[in-house]
Amino acid sequence: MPELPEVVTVKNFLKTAVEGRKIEHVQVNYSKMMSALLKNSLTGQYIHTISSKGKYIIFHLDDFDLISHLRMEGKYYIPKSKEINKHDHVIFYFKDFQLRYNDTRKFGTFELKYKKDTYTTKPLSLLADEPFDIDPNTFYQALHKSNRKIKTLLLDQTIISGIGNIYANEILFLSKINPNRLGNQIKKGESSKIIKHSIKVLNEAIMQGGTTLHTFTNNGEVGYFAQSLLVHGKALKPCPICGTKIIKEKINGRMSYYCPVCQKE
DNA sequence: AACGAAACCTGCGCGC
DNA sequence: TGCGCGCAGGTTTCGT
Repeated sequence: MPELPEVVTVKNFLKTAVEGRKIEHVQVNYSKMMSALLKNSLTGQYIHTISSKGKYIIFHLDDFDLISHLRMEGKYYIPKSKEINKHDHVIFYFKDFQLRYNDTRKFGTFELKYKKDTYTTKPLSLLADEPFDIDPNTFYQALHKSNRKIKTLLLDQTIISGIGNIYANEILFLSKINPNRLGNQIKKGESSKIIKHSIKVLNEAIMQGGTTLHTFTNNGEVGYFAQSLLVHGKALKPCPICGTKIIKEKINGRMSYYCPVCQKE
């Protein structure tokens, strides 16, 4: 599922739903999802605030921080009935309602940290800044010293965080940069363009509640950014700028979509 | 250092 | 109707 806009959408929902609430207890239906030790540590903890960085959601508790990553299909929702749905793997019980974690592919992860370790140990210690607050020079230097493809670099969360496959395709299109170009071929001005368009695309997607392509929902609701996508998933369709057929090509195992004319090599 | 492939899982759409 | 294949918003690990 989610990239930064979807994660922010989920975070905003969680803030209104469970901030200030006390976790009475937690039920785990799929043991690989959350260890018994982790589950037991959550009992009685208050959720003070919820934040996010990149694609991670962080529940700030009394004694710990709970780090949640939704990977491809993780979602949170407040059930309207007691009926357990397929793939409800973790249930957080509050005084008068439940919060469910549902994940079709079971890829999502939970990690519990003592507060002093949250940002100094993996995974968050390795995470680069988001496009909103990344230092442009640091970003340019990271690209400049690499001979990996720019598409691959945008997906590397230790270089810039929050961008996934959909938005990487959109950002490169708006920046008029071919996904196969190497990091060390990217000019300073182009690197600035990437940051500028990243901020623009991510903000617009956040305003529309994220992108729902297959199964992403937030508390059961879809996002509407899919209608704004320019190239992602548009193989053989005309480029919205020049009309050339959009190319679909696998780069480092991920499907890339781009216009061969607007995004020259 | 960097790439491809596989692994972790399930479900959907497609061609036959 | 069923089967096999490829594909999906992510990340880690392993072999080359």
